[in-house]
Amino acid sequence: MLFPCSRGRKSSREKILDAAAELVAEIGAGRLTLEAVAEKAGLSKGGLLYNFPSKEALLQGMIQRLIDQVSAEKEALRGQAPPGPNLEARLCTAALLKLCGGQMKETASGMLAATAENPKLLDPLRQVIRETLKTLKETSEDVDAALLGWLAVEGLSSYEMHGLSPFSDEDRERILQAVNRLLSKGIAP
Amino acid sequence: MLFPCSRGRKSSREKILDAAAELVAEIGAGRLTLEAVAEKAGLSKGGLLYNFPSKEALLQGMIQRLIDQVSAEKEALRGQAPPGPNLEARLCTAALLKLCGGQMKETASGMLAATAENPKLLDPLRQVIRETLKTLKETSEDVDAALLGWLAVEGLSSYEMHGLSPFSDEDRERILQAVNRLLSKGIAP
DNA sequence: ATTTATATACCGGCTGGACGGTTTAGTTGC
DNA sequence: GCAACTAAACCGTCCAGCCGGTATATAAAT
Repeated sequence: MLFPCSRGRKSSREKILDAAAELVAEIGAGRLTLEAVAEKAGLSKGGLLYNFPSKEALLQGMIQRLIDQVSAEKEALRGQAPPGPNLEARLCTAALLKLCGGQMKETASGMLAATAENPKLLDPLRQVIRETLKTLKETSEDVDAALLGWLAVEGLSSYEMHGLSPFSDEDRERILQAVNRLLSKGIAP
Repeated sequence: MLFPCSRGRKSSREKILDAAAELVAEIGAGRLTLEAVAEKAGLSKGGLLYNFPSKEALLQGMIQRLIDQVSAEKEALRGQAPPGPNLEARLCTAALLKLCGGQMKETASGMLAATAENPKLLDPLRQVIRETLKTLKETSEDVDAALLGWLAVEGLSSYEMHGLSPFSDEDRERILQAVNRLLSKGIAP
């Protein structure tokens, strides 16, 4: 994953990916055009195509960054996670929820853009999800709770991503704590 | 919600909505064109525009059908649901899971198509979701469990919808039972 | 030291094709 | 005779990808 430019401040690639993500949230995944992305990123269409040789490449870049962000967040949390059962599930949910905080729509907009353009672009994500399921099944003390917690956070993410979330900050806080309780102690009375 | 044609077998409207849903799953939400839908539905473009006077109208129809299907499923289950706590949550999850069974991708493809084209088209869905949350909060014996169960099923639906689900039929069965246990008894040891 | 060459990073105009939507004129079946 | 179409042409718009240029920097050759 090395790419040409990387010296000084924010690279053009980063600026482009940011711009694309914001645009998806603003105008809809299917309306994403190279020209609009270029303008928002502050360069020309030619410059954009220099960094990403095709629209597909741009979408792939968006997906890959999403994967990398979640993975990095998970590893960052691994060091400081409190001991207890269902560690992997707690890391997964905490990482996702952290990215949910206020910017999930942008973070996940690559998914929407890729779904709109060409569902095959989601293949790398498919792989990651399959591995996550495998890990959860193998390492969780309470697999049912781990699956439920994971899926609940995915459900929340999905709502945020589509701009469908009816939840207030209090609601989100409550859900976060319920998931933690589910994973560390079960949830019964 | 009455529309011109409705006599005999499957109406053109239904055929069109089916065709559109399948196309979204096949080629991506953003690639949906009127011509392709018309061809798949077995009529001409003119005929399609006779039934849905614009592409927006078609997408609205897809969203509305999704809402109606879930709602109908819920009411159908209400009569035969076993007594116990968190009734509304159990109805929601059961209805969604029933639609998940093998055809969620088609059922929910309207969401993807609308997201791609114009996020505002999801407004009716937003309304339904807000009401669902309100009902769950007001009527659930264990609100935390109700929210978690609901979100978990939404997470599962989201994976199915995007074709990202890593779950086997056994997995789904296990999740279904875990959700039921969560809603009727809590989940702790 | 000066010229030449090569690579990076980007500009911006152009084109060919596709798509949404309209219109018109005709057809089928109840 | 009207509803529910078919068939086909047509228009305006949009957009991805291409291509010829430009500016800067570093390196190599002379």
